[in-house]
Amino acid sequence: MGRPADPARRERTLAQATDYVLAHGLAGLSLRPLAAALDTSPRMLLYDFGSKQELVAAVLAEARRRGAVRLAEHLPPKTGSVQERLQSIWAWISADERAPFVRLFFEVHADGLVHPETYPDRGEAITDWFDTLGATFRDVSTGPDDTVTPTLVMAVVRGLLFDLTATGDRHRTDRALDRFAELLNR
Amino acid sequence: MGRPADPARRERTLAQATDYVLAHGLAGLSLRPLAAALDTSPRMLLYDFGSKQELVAAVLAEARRRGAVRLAEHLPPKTGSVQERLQSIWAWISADERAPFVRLFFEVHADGLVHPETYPDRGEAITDWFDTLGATFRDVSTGPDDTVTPTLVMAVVRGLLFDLTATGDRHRTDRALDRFAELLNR
DNA sequence: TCGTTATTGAAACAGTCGTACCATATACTC
DNA sequence: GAGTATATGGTACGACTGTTTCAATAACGA
Repeated sequence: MGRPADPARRERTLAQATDYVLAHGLAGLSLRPLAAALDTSPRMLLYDFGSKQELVAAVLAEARRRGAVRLAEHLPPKTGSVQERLQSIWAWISADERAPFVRLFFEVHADGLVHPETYPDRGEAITDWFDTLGATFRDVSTGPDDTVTPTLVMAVVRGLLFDLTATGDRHRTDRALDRFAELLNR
Repeated sequence: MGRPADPARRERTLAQATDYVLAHGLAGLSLRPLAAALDTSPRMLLYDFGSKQELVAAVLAEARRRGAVRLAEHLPPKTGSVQERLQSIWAWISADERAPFVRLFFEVHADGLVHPETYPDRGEAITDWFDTLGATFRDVSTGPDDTVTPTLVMAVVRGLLFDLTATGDRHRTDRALDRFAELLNR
């Protein structure tokens, strides 16, 4: 008895908050501007999430969930040469539409380096992708549980993403990926 | 006439402030704790640097200067195979002693993604290294002004650094670099 | 000693931050 | 209607932020 709880509100707020963080970044996040943009109040944010830290944790989990879904949706092209698959992944992840996600990705990593205690899973977001990518590049792996190849592939992708986001030089980074694809194939 | 200026004080403070930022990170930097650790006052920091933003800019310039010097000191091994040179660079940059510098590196990059206006040079710190590294890997380059090879090499190094700092898995990242060295040599 | 310039301390200002407190409103069962 | 649990608004607290203001001190040349 009493007024029924409305769990949908928290979910709706979480979705909007994730949009906001993807758009504005994590570093300067503040409850009052966030609440204003979401047409709610700091009071309600704390009511639903308990504290800012828990809100941020929920937002990051949601962002990672979204990223995983989008990646899974896109990955399918298992046919084709190694180059084609690599270029396909690069084209997708480096597209402008993914920029907010990539930005948050780097921001979280940097924050984790300064405050490791906040992220008890020690880079789970990194190794997460290995299962998916390991399957995609199985034919250039040395074995079914080869972790080195996906590590290298992801390093190239992240390293070039780093370069691209810092310099904006798409031509040079695209060509560097092509070069890597060549090397992998021989 | 009048009391003579003491430019050495600013330099001394800058050096100490750089140490402090390398140790504590850039994100949560605050004048009062910084001043306390440096045995000075916020008043003097602003007196010497004008504003916090200018102080940070000076610290970042100093940090980059230090990094460039250390890199130049280390690079010499131009002899030896491509693998040896690559592994030498990786061993040096991924060593624990470089961790504070690497951390600041990632932190600045992330901050630059959120506040591009603060960094008008659009990733000059990135392309900086190309001249040096381009010379080091000239024999695997396609030409004297080949930018693709150094781009790829640095991408692998940064990408693996990202992985290593996030997961702490040195064995896997070391082996991934070896694999890349193999690929590069064939 | 006096004038001048550099340096420094203490305090305050105006703002933002996360959060807690208190009241009130809303929606339901009985 | 009463009773009850959820959902809000408003407000204020205490701690922080970068920066400014005002006054005092220190080191020099004359």
